[in-house]
Amino acid sequence: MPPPTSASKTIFVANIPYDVSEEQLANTFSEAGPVNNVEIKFDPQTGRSKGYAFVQFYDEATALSAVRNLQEVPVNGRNLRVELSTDEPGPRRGGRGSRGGIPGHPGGPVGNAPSGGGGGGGGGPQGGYGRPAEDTPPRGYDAPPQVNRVDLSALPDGAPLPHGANATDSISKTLATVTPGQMQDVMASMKSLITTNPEQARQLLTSKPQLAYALFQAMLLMNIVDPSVLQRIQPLPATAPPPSNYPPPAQNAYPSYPPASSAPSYPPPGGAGYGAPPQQGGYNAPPPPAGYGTTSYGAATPAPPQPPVSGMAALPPSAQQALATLPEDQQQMLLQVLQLTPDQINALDATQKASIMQLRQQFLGTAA
DNA sequence: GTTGAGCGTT
Repeated sequence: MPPPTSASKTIFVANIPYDVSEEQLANTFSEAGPVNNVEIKFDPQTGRSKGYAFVQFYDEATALSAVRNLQEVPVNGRNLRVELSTDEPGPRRGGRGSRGGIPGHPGGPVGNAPSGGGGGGGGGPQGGYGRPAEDTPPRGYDAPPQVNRVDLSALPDGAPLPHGANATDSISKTLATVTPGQMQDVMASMKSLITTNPEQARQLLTSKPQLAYALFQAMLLMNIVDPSVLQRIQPLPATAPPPSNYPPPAQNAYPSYPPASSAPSYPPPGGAGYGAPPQQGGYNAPPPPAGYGTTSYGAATPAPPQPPVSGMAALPPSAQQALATLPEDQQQMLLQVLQLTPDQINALDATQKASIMQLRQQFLGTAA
């Protein structure tokens, strides 16, 4: 590796017409050499281009060359003004020993996606040419990608279910046999895969919906996500019916909350979307079950000694059996949930209600 | 019209 030069690989481009896209700029400037990243700056209020941009190359020489050669090139009728960039955007990227005091945070890709504001004529500038800044230009096909590749083909599609069992049920039970430590490991691996290789992570999750389901449920258990998140993924039918008798690799065997729609689903249609703020406060909601908070999760602190479970006997034998296979802290939690009175349940918001109903359905065989 | 943000710290 050559010593990192802290000189600017980035040029400042001004006088850009409002309707020019980052792709167009990248295309223009690739005449000087491979372009690493282009960021047109937008006014977050209006969504309109501010008329200037930063174009990053892979090396300083190319940047200089661009400044020399692409000065005043006309783009959509205006002449660009091109200079080496002076100021850098804070603790963003590789300024080794240069200004910004703070060492780089693990910040993700530079997201610039001002939502589709002004309809500048013909193909708005939005869309993001940007990709995570890398240090080396793209090579030919023989260059191995610098991401974690995982062999997905090694994974089984799924195991057959016992007769009479349904998928969600089995997933929950399987999950219950996983120790908190294991669960944390899996979460960490998944997070790593997602950050280093999002595309493959997506493939994995869509091809193994049972995994997606299990991970989500695990996140609920670990209090990593709030149940209200479900609302934002897909509204859950009021009486979540545990679907399907088969493991889910096939499309129609999806468990209930991974969206079963065939179209890629994105955030729910706007409009009323913001009208339903997550009811985190839950004034009359019971406190979250202890033992699975992120702070204590998997740590050396075992669940604080709690009074012996008294309500166990109130459950049907089948439920007792199922509970008996669980670690103690989970038993406590489930018991709390299963023993909520109808009044208490009614006090919850719709999503929480739905989750609890589902748990009850699984363990008690009845939602009410 | 001309130099870059901000849901957050292993």
